[in-house]
Amino acid sequence: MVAITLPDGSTQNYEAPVTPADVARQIGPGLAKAALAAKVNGEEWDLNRPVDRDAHLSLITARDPEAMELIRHDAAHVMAEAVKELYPETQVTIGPAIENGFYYDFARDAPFTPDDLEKIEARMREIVERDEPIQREEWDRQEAIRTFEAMGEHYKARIIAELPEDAPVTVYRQGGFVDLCRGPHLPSTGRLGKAFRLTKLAGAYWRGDSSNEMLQRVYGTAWVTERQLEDYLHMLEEAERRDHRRLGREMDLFHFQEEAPGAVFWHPKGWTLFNRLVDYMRRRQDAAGYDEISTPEVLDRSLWEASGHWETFGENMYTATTADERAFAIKPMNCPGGVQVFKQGITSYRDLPMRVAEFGKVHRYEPSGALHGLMRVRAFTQDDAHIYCTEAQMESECREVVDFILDVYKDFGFEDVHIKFSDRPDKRIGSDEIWDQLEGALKGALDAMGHDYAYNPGEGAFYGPKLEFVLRDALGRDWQCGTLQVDLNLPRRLDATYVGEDGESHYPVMLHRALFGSLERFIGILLEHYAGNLPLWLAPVQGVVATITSDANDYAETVRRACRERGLRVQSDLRNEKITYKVREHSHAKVPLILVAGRDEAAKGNVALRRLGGREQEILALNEALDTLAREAAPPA
RNA sequence: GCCGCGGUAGCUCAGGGGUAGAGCAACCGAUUCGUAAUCGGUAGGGCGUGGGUUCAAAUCCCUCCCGCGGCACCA
Repeated sequence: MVAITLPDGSTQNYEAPVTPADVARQIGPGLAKAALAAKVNGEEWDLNRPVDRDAHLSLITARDPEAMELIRHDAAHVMAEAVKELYPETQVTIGPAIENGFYYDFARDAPFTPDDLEKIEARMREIVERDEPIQREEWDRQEAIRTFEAMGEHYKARIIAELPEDAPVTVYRQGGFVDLCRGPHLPSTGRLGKAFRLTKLAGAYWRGDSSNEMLQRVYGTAWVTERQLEDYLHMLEEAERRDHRRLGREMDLFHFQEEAPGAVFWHPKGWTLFNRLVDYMRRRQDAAGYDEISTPEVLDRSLWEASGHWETFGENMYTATTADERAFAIKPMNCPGGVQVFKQGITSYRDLPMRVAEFGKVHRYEPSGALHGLMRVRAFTQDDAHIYCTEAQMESECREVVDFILDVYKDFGFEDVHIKFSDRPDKRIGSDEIWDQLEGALKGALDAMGHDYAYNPGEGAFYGPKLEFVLRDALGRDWQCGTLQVDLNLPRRLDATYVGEDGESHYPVMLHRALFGSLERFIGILLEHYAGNLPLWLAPVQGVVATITSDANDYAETVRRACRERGLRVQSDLRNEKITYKVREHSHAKVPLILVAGRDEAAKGNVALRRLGGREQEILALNEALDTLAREAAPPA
């Protein structure tokens, strides 16, 4: 007998062994039909897997959050089964559930084509139709390896061979398909339902290592209900509309062209936006006790050798040789140049912390496949700063920077920001002792502040550990924006010192930090975040004065000039077009304000104010409108 | 960098061996019309690049460039 305790606290005795499916049937036919899997003592459990001892048991149905992952995982298996049926020579490798869906990596000689994708999806639907039972089996390890080898599934055999010794080898069988899998799974393929779709083909390296062979990855999306699938597909369409590359063109902000891959041509409106952000950051940094400098973009090779960049970062650097046969590099980072300013004269401990900002444009030769609109470019401007401080000051300076970043992000409506902590990479400079110290300080500051963060082993900068502040684009892709790195290595490499209280010279701790990170990337994120509807203070064109008839032209010009005098970026549209046409056009251009000037307004000294996205108009006296708008257009303090 | 897909007018896209197409935008007229498209007309293309196959290439094959989606990279 086993005693099964249900979530409501009631306990029932059963003849052992009993399966969750038995329990569900006993509770009621509705539940038996709805159950997808179970939880036994907190562990996810197949519906037909026997329970042989007393346990707490709960059933998972489509309404539970766990259902989504089960469905996606099953979708991956059904896809693998479909592929094996259609292309028996293809080997299966791994196929997990992921955010919004699933994928499966296959090994085969020829890549899949988009046609194959359709065939596979059609076969998947047949397999769902067949409603094959999905059965869990535990196999002997050596036996499992032999069996998969015999099946020609060499990748699976390798995966089993590398499983921990004590791990049970479980396989799942559905129809003629057998797959190594931890489970759990739905009781049969029919339970997957219809709410799935294969979405894209991609290459992916075996074990995520580019020195390994490339597998063929098929991505799909899967949901519990068809309604959810439709919503998701609809969301993707919406995301396409807020793609910053599209908005950049539509709003006439910037462009790229072949001659400068990964480098932005900023148009007047885009550059206006760019500069509003710089203005904002300058103001904030000034208030936070920063000075600002500017350093050369092209510096002699010897400096990069001294800093360690030439060796550690050289593959990403643009270099230039001049007629005098000197070798230069275009700066990929601002730090070595910045340190030269620090080194001028003698710095006392009394001068620390010294916070020095630079809006530095850097060039990095990024792999061609990494380029992505404004998000990943080869030439970009950082809102960089270096804080030189003592070891005693380092933790509090770190905390200030973290606070600063999060506070800045709030001004743009980013409330919950993902933070990642990255420690020493393989390719690095400096001793392990120094790294211990730096990692401890950075982590300590973060822990003391109580922020959640993800741990990113081995992803730090070559000179120090780092915090990454991550924002998401319209499609949910993560981009590192702000960053904070602590560094004791560059001051040594570049011989930057200060005179301490003891009269001796010491190396300062150097904090590298950027809040926006890259202005380019941040603008890309902002455009997608706001779907192009920038807040008034950032909009390149804040308003357009649109006339209804040419009788109002003079008045419209008066309004425009008055706006400009109040610092508002306002243009006029005197074209001989209908007001509906002008409203439509400027609305598409995402202009936040349309000030309509017709005969009435001209006669009474009013403006009819129409806000982007609004249906209503507001009639205001010109002066009143100017006061209101000037106030609304003020940047965050 | 790797795998797949793509590049035709300013934009969005048809055409896929036999004389380059549409809508929007642009330009020129007319229209003075109160809140998301007024009407008519005109002009605009080395079909990404270089090579090859062919009587004939936007179309088929190869090279390279750029872009898109992933992977790897990511300071």
